[in-house]
Amino acid sequence: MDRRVDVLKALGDKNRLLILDMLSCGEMCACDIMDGLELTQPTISHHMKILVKSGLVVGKKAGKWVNYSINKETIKDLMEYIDFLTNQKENCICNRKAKICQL
Amino acid sequence: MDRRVDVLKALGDKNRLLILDMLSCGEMCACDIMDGLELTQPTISHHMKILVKSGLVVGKKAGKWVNYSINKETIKDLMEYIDFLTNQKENCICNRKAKICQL
DNA sequence: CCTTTATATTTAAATTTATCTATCTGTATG
DNA sequence: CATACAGATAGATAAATTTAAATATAAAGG
Repeated sequence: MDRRVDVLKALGDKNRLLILDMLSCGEMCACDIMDGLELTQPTISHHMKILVKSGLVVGKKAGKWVNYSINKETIKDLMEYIDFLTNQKENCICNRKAKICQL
Repeated sequence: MDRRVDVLKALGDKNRLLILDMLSCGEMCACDIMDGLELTQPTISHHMKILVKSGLVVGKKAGKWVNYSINKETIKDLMEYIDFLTNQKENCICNRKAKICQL
């Protein structure tokens, strides 16, 4: 479950959503992203780290550059999780004696 | 767009995900939620406020109680937004001269 | 090699967030 | 009315987050 919290935390920031929006066009280096947003380079670097760590973005190093792209797998997994979480299910936490998370 | 940031911020907390998990069973009062989580009443109240404000949860007052339930509309909207955001689109931010968000 | 360019790390400040204790409001009931 | 219970609010504090300035690393290119 903590993995999903990290993904959702990563998505809970306007600038990171803008970065994902840019990356939806395709692979892009950090410098391209910097041109599109009014943030300093270290700030971009910080946000990229969070996005990569969450699994939402993949960074491939190519010489001097790092090419970032969206990891669709993580998006798909997140969607399924939200769907699962918010719909009725067999082993719902409220139906269990021990209210310990098993998600 | 800010509305969606609020929703995603609301989802970026383990305890709030647990609350949503509980609410997936159906309508529930804050006291029920308190029984399932190891948090004090004011903390639950705080989380419910964030969930309601984001639109993820609806609170209906019924006498002494408030019955909370998941707002599926918001979930659906969020899913569509994430899908839109992370897939290629016509008016992508990186294709525009003015890199100003229109989401 | 020395310089430039792309990116990362470190440090520090400002802001926000999660949580608690204490207190308050509102509703029902004896 | 007095009491009990559900929930909200206020205030405090500790922890996390966002951001930037300064600095470091690392890869090309001359």
